[in-house]
Amino acid sequence: MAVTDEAIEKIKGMIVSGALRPGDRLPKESELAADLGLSRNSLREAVRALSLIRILDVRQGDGTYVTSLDPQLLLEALSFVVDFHRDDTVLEFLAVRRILEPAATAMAATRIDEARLDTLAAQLDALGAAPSVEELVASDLEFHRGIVQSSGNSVLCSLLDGLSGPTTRARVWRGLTQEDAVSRTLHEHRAILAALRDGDAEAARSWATVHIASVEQWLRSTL
Amino acid sequence: MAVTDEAIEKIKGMIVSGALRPGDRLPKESELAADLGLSRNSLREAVRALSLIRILDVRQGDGTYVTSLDPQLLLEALSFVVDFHRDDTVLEFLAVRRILEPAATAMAATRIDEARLDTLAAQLDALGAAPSVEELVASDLEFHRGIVQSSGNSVLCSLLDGLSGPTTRARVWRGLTQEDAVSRTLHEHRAILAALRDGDAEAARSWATVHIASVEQWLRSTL
DNA sequence: AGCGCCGATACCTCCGATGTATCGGCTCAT
DNA sequence: ATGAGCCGATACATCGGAGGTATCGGCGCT
Repeated sequence: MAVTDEAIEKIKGMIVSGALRPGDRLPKESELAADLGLSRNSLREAVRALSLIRILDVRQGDGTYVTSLDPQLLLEALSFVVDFHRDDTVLEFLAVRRILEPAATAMAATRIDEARLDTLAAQLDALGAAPSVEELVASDLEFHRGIVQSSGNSVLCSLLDGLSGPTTRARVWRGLTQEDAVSRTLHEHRAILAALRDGDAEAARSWATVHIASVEQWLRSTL
Repeated sequence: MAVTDEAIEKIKGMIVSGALRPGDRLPKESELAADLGLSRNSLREAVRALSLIRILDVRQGDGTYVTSLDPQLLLEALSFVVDFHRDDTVLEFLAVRRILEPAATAMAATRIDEARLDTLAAQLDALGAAPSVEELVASDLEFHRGIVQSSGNSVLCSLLDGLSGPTTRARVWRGLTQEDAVSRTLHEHRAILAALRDGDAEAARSWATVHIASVEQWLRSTL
């Protein structure tokens, strides 16, 4: 195994074992390189790799730190990976989202608070009746993100965040080519919000399923 | 933005735009570095980072290639990320798995073929009635992986693969501390297999839910 | 035709030097 | 005494070059 890969494993080990805790600062490059028995250049490759997936946070002139290791932060790297997939596998990502999103919405139904509900409602109101496609998609992302955050599961939340990226493109295409997509989306959002306000988990789940399935169905018929 | 980060973005761009396709070979280090306007050292950091998340595959003495970009390959990086999480968030990972696995099992029920069913059955038979905890957990992983592969969704499959890692530890602890866990697991596996053979998606889903929920419940009561 | 040697190629690792951003203490004016 | 601003120490950023090693493919031998 290459020295850089060893270094990655060792740094990972130091974090997993608890020798390095979230927020801790690593020894400076030259010291750490000496400790691990490699050159600064090779160590930098390891640090850069870990920094790409948000394990480490390097700040020039300051030092290198272990991130908070929040699931949210780490799974953020997922969206980077997902970016590499285009049309061919977008259906598979969408299918996974179709499984997770309704479940998350149902979970949110029993624990969402008034403040969040009001925020979501205000958000939908602010959008108006005839938004542009871009506005709608942005609002759509925010709406679902707000709900999923109320599921109380940060892993679930980050995962859906990552999966939403590729399907966003699909939604844009859809908005551009399907006339009633806008009004239908607005209607479905209202329905989901109403179900959440009622604390009706099953209704919320069903509306979320319908919401995603309609995108999926359109996409399937298009490709 | 740092030159290395720019390089990462540029390489990513070349792949996403189609200028570089899966399996393609990149220009050699020195040329690519010159093209992108940075030093070989800095370029190497970018390449190493992309290689960690399986976007690139570097082979000493040969060259650097774009990987197949299979969802399976890319999501493999997920397990690396997941490794950084310990007890505190394992419940959240398990909760997500509890959502996905039953859905995947249900999907498999309608499309699994005879050969796969026979393989799974043989696998369960080979385990015997009183396996060691390690054997059981290994068999458990294989069993579920085999089923999820039959769901026909490689993204779903990889995701569950990644999520299974952290929960594996939990299963080991459980096997060590809970007497009837072994026999119960074996029984549940048989039930899932029977449901799959019947093509009964709902029964398969339910058994899978029960299967995971029992681990989750035990874990919740322990922490 | 098949096997093995060998050189070209490309990545691997390291070193040392210079550039640059950040932080914290110190100075000076208010 | 207090605050702003200067400035040096620190640590990461970037670079170019040198020597090492693994791989591939052509060439010659059997």
